[in-house]
Amino acid sequence: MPRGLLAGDPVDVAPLLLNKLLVRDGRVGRIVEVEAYRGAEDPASHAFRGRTARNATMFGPPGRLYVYFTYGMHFCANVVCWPEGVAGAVLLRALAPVSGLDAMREARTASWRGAAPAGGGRSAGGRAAAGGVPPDRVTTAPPKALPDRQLASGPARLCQALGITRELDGVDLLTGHRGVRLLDDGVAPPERPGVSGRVGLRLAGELPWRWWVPGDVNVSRAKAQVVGGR
DNA sequence: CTTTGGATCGTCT
DNA sequence: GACGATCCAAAGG
Repeated sequence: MPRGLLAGDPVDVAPLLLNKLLVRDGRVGRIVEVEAYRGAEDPASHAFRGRTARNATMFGPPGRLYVYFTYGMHFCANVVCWPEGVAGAVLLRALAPVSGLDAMREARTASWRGAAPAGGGRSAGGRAAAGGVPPDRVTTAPPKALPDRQLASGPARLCQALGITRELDGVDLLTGHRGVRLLDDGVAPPERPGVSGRVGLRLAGELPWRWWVPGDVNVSRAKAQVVGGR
């Protein structure tokens, strides 16, 4: 993974990251879905309105990991692009698990055991105990183990599976510090990746800046997959 | 199968 | 004070 490659426009870099490996300690996943965010030129980018404490990493050198926290409970991971001083990034949206599947599953299901029944709060859905549910209900494992295809098939899921939190914001993905690394094992990106608009955006969602590996079962939101052209 | 609503809190207005 | 680059389960067809 030459750093110079990552210094380019996120729209150019993003599809090139398909089929690269993301490594976190013993856990390895192959990148199968990405989105580009073009900083100051992109209304949907966290950096559109300039530098803040939260998005500072996006303004740093390329090849670093930008991690943000959202929806009060989820983390998402990006590869920083463009030269230092210019904000831009590629959001990693899905991985195909390669190794360390047990650790990924454990990380993804730990909240079932960890979730203590909240005192007064009631909840209709989710894993918190609803009123009247016995305590042992939340201390047991989920009814079924998560299928492999759901371990890292989403931007927040992959962070949970690999244990990526805001503590890892800013680490260099090319040197492997803190156990996080981007690796090229020789598998080329798809010649003809799937392309669509980005997911979950209020602004600029129609721009075709989402790419995935065609046919991969780990890609999120399969229904949104529409390959342009022929 | 699709749709809907709740969870939950850091960040910026 | 409002709102997410989301996920999950329950409800509805």
